[in-house]
Amino acid sequence: MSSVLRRTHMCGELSIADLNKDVILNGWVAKRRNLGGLIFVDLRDKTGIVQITFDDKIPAEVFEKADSLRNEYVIGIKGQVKERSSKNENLKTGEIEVFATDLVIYSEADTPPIYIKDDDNVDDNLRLKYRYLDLRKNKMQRNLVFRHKVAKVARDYFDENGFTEIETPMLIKSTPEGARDYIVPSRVHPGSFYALPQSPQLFKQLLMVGGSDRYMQIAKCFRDEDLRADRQPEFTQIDLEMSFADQDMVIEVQEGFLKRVFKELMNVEIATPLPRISWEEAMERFGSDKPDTRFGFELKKLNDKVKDCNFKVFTDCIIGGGDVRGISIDGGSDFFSRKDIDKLTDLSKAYGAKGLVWIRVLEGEYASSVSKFFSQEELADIAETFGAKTGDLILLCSDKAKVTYDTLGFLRREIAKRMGLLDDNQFNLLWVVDFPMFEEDEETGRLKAMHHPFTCPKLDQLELLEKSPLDLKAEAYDIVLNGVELGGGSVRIHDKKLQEKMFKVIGLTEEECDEKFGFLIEAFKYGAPPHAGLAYGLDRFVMLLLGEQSIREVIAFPKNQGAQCMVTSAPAPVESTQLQELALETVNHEA
RNA sequence: GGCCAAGUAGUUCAGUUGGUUAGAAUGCCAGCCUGUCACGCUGGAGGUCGACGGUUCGAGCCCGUUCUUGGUCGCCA
Repeated sequence: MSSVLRRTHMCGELSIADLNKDVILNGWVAKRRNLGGLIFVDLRDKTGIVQITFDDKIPAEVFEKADSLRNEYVIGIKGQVKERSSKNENLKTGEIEVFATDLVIYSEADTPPIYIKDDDNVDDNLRLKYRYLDLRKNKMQRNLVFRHKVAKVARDYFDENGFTEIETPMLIKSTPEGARDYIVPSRVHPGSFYALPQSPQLFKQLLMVGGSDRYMQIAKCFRDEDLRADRQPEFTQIDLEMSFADQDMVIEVQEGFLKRVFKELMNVEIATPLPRISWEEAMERFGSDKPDTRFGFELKKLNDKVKDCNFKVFTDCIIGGGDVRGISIDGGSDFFSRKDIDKLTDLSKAYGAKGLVWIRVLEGEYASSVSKFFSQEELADIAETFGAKTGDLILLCSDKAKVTYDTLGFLRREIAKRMGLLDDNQFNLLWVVDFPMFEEDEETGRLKAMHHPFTCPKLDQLELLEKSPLDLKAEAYDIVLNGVELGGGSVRIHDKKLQEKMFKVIGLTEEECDEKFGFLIEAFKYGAPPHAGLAYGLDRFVMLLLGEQSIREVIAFPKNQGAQCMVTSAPAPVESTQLQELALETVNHEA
């Protein structure tokens, strides 16, 4: 075993300023180019790649060793930095190369099963299985370093603003409200279980009662739900809570944070205060509570225009309490063929739409899938609502309000994507405020809190709480970036009586209340400050800043869609003795 | 749980109407090569066509079942 060479520089950081320096580098062989009497090696570490040159002026045994190098061998070299006669424009270190005088091979390596280069195109699962190779890519190292920097800015900024990072427990009580919990059996109390936290929500509120005043935590959270490109079973929040704060105070502090992240890490100036729009306006204009405002195609409601038309689908829908809404796509008529529109209609069905009506605005006339039912004048009237001009395409959807929002909200995103209107370098941040307090559970028909039941309702509307709860708005707010929910928060209830009433409205009995959240109610008896907070999805935030399509690109060891760790093969069966200690039945998988 | 897509060499993919020994690129191995950087040239190895069953004289291709993966809807207070 050779001893380790003490490194003087990182590969990617060498430059023309280091000319003629004697250097020692350690890293992986990214590529070797053997020209016979001359060998080039691209040496890689987390900072990048630099070219090492072996020529015939070095001892024969060193050259022979260089001749034996293969990709991913781990080596150390001594050498001298020289200027290149012809630069490599594609390489940050392309102006220089290092002429090696000595070489140590720390480890040989088999041919890797995946390519280790940024622009590879390997199957996701294979990347995850060999994640330790995947992570060697400069892109992955950059992503992890960038993520670290976002976390660091968060810690620095909130520290400077009086926040204290406090850890909250990972083994907590299960609350069946909300997402499904990961369950952990207790050995000491057979038959009883902990849950892993979906968020530190209740503990951070208790910290406020406990006088911590301003709390932050970069917190791991767990939800046992199905995965998506932007959803992992374990993920990280930047979690925050402030005492003696209202919505405006939270927003003000957060805008300072966002400004700083964008300035320091993206070199982008964010104009504050950020726009705020109400939940209702977001739904009505964009069909989404997390609108992407980088492009237009805003929704319009057409009930008044079409309530007396001859198209029974529309009139029946309106009579039945539904809505007719649409969007107009600038230049969409030329861009989308009849077949494209059929395809979009098909995709819309996932959102509950039974069909789409299209109107093409042509030179001096209107073509439409429903031209049988509408006169040219009526179509012109609809087109005017959208301010549509020649070449535009209008898509209409009639259904329950929610279906029209979901469908058209999806269509405007999808169409913008297909037309190439999504600019990754544009960052449209906005606050969505005035969320409804409750929504109806589709299955049970019961009321449930849209945010969570600790959210404070608008106090000037409190009479709606029992009279007409669905009309009651909450002191809840989401921060949205380019159509993605970056974070959300609310002013919390700090009044025992109001909290009890809230639990009652969502259908918890007094006993359930006491059993599940009694500790919170009790805490509020002993002097709770008004408090409010917010949590960011750190993974999503980093993903968006880096322009990545999946949060897996910014997590070192993510799970695959089946929630498995491909490196370690978790989850896996455990020894029956382990189960016996927990007084759990042995599960026989052979059966 | 539903819908959509994919599964062929280490990797990324092609494979016509079902027809001889399943191809390409890249990677890998060997030889040659002193200015390459996607090095080049010559040669070579490398395949359970995801699995099972069916139709057929004959299946990578058609049919059925199933498994795996990705995206998405439901779900995610």
